Amino acid sequence: MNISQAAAASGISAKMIRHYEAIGLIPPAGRTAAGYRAYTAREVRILAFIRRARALGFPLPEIRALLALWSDRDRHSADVKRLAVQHIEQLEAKARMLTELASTLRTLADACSGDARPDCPIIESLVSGERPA
Amino acid sequence: MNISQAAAASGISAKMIRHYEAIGLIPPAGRTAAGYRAYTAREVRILAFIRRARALGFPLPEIRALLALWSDRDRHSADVKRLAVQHIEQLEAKARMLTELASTLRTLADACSGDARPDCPIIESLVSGERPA
DNA sequence: CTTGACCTTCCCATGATGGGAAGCCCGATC
DNA sequence: GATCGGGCTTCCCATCATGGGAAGGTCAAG
Repeated sequence: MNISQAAAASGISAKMIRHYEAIGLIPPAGRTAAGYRAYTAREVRILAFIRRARALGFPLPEIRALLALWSDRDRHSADVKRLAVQHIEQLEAKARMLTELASTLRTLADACSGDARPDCPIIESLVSGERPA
Repeated sequence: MNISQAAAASGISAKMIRHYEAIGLIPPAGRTAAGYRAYTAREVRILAFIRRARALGFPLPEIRALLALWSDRDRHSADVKRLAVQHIEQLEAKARMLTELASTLRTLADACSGDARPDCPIIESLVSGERPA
């Protein structure tokens, strides 16, 4: 299977497949006589695994660990769970931060008349650092 | 005022002040005879404005627009509000996405025994793409 | 045997930030 | 007035994950 077929089958772009190989996330693919990368169904499964982990928001370093756990027959599910829970906490922390920002800004926007006049609590807050009352 | 003093006064690192100048977010600072950048209180106020906008999660392109609106005496508060509301929606959309990811992953993690056995719904879901029942 | 689609590697860009090197400058101390 | 520590300058590189594009080799169909 050529790289573009592996890309279509796995949902990872050819560009990224090469990149993952370059950074050692996946082992180097076999090559045809002409130097084309050749992929097996097994390798496509690995790529799809990576795609699903990315879709769950795992960064590549953590995916590296997940791949290692996947291929480790003697893994402890506790190790996988710990990784996942840690990641969940990071996702939730980021979400909370964004929600807080949005709510702060929403308060400012609600106080802004949004008409043709120049006076605007949003700008004023950025200028002074104070929240309007 | 030297760049490090402007940095301390504005809360923006000297590194970033130079960067903002390089990308044209702020006009080039004046220079002393020796070539050192010199900052006035006015420029520090601009930098603090940028810092506060960043703290609210505005990306630099939007901050560019906010700076233009700030210095525009004939601005319409509606323009500021539109920018802010658009940004709020982006923040909320991102937050929703992260929350969803966390909740999906939480379901998987809850189903994982987290002990010494290798069986793990998290890994299985990444392998098959199916959520365990 | 040409043509078009594919493959290869290599470089560059994103967005915001930081690290670090090489070299110049300023002020204070001896 | 020489020296030294710290601050300033520019320039390059790194992050994280991804994509764009160029230059050149290869394959398959007409």
